[in-house]
Amino acid sequence: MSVQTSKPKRTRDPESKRAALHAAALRQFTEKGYEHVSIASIAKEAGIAVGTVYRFYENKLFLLRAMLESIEHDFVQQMQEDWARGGAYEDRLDAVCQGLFDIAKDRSAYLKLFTMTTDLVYEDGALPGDRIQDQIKQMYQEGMEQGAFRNGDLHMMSSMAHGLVEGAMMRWMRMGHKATDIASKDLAGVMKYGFLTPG
Amino acid sequence: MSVQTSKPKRTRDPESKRAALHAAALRQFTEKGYEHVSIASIAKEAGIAVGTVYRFYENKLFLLRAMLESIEHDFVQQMQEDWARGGAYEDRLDAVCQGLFDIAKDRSAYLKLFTMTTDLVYEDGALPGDRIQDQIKQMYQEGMEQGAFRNGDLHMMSSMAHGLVEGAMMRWMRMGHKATDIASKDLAGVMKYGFLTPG
Amino acid sequence: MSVQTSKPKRTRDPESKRAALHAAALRQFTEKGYEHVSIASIAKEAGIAVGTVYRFYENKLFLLRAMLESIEHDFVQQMQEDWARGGAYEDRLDAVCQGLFDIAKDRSAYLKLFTMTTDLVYEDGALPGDRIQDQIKQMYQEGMEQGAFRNGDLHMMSSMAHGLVEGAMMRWMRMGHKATDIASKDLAGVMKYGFLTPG
Amino acid sequence: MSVQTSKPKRTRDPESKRAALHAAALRQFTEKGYEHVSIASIAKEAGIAVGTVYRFYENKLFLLRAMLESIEHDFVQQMQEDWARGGAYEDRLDAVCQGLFDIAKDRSAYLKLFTMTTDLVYEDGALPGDRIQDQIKQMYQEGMEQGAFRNGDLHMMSSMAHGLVEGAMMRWMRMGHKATDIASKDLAGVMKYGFLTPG
DNA sequence: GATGAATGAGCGTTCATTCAT
DNA sequence: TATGAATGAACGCTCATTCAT
Repeated sequence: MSVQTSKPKRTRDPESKRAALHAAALRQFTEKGYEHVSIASIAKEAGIAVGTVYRFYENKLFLLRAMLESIEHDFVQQMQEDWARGGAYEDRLDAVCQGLFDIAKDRSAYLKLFTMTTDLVYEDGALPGDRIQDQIKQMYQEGMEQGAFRNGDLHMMSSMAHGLVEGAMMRWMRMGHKATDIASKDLAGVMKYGFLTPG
Repeated sequence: MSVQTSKPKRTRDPESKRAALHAAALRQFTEKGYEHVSIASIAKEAGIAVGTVYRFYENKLFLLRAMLESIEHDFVQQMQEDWARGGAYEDRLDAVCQGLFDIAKDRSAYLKLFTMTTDLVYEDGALPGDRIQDQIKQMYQEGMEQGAFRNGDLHMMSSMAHGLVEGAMMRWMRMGHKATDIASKDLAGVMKYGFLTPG
Repeated sequence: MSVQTSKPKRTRDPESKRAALHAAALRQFTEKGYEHVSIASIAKEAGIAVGTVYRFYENKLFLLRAMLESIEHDFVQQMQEDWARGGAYEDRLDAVCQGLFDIAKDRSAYLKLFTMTTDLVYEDGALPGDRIQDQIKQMYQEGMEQGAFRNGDLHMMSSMAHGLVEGAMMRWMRMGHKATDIASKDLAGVMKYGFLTPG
Repeated sequence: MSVQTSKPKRTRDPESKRAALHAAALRQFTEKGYEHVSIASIAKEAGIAVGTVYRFYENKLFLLRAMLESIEHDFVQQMQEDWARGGAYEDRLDAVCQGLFDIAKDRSAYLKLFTMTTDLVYEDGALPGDRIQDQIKQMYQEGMEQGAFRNGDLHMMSSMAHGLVEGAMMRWMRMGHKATDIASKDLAGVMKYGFLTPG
């Protein structure tokens, strides 16, 4: 007697489901913290069933990892690209800092999650941040070999450089993601004075 | 309406209990992470009853807070003392960095816990690290007013300085708490180049 | 970050589970009192897992409420039906008293629970028994307007009538649920003398 | 150097301590319900130590019992006195009802507790209210033997009479303990119609 | 006698994971 | 493939009771 229309089923294809899953998990992880978010609650917000989450990720930790690796990968890739363009090391630092904040802006929620997460997470035992620091280390090594970067223990120098980046990003986040350009310049400035050899 | 019974009755002095509690909590928190440690397990290792934990701390979070505040307080106090001795800013930076690593060495397990904990914890809404950064901010401001520190947004500069310290300490911990003096010098070196005005 | 495992997997239809849950809860609540019954113990007797209880009821109190509301609802409905049949008020009282004891007999375990429970329970702040008393109040009001019931403060009269019913039922329960007809007649007798206008 | 005065120690003699204990227990039991009040909380309000509570009462249940027995005893004693004065049964009912509400008014907090408590409590297995009902039973029996009270099963009649009293008192309490005289008259009125033989 | 720190069984509730449908 | 009901171990926390002081 009435016309039956199929209920609109959102998120039919797997990739849209995965996207919804990521969006929901990201929102809840950053708001409440990983441990205080349940799979059921994520699934509900994503509009999928609990069991379906386990089609995408082996368990809750793998879901977190996927998100952290995603942002960390973007940071590393961006640094590589910016660094690879070559030019004066001073300019490279400008470019790299700029690139980092571009990613930060694009993916600020992921960045938030990233800074909230310090427990051991990756399968190889690496901690979040290690990939970024490794990239910094490679660049520092190259720069040091060229005489452009100050000498010192490579690990310590790159760890401090990494800390400097984190400090700048923490501040930028607390400012409400405003003035990305200025933050980038500030970071690059201290980087140059602190790590480049004068002249 | 149910009748309950109890059994033995250890009695040591409260401070030795509190110390045992801290030691057990510290060990387990740093090893497994706050969320994965149960009060029962801490109490067991400390040789006290579960209920006794709650005589010392209102709840599990307060126990964590006490430990974090303790180390953070020590860092801040040490910085104040070293800074207050006066002298050239360059020398002050040396002293402060040295002092920080002295605390780090004395209390390396607490430091580990400190770096593992990023969730919001204090009652006033402050995050772990905020008190340290505030102290850095005060010192930076003074130095900037005296023309000894580079100009820039006070918040951003102190946040980056804070990051630099954290980076150095993370590296030092990964090195197995070795070469405290060298680490301190490395940190002070980058600090001077990065934040002090030349001349 | 902990991995959990589960074991067997019973599967019966939800309604048989709910019935088993009610039966177990009813038995234990009446035997030991609400506060002295644990969810674990109910679940065990009902042959379901602890967590499954929480699929049916939000928490322990909601489980109790469901049982109390169920019996209270039956009492009220029965009274409404019997009263609505009309006829002489004397006959209506007979019918209502008879109906109440019919319910009491059918659901004597629930009645027991009902009489054991006096703390505030319903979401709207009502106490168990309030719905029954409200129904009595409505009937009394109608009867008083028709000149069939003695005048007096409506609230007080219906509260006393309610007490009378409770008194009769308490006695009937203590007698072992025997002689339902006689108990009903006794109650109706006192009701008539006490509340109906003579002639 | 300073003058030492002994801290004012309140509640020195045992009876004032017991009184403070009763007052605190009464207040908390009626406000939160027996099960939701802790001995520690009562002791604190009473200004005594937890252990001291156990000097007065063997356990928490005995404390509750003492309070219930106290009010129940007063009710029973008052009824006996009023009934023993003799006179017409109609007048005796007036006197008894009046006496009951006098007690209720004097000890309304205890009455509240009394009506909140239905679990089995006394050592002999009696329930709260049983002593009152027994007294009613005795009076009813005497009245029935004298032909003044309606015939019927003694237990049932006295249980209903008891219920009537409870109903009236519940209403009176909900009214805020106002109009004690009127409540008493209302109760006596229904009592007479319902239980006395006419003429 | 009075104290209150200490005890630990016991509670209500959560939630990662599984698997029958 | 997707679902979500079911599981039960595990948790943080409470509190009646005891007993050394």
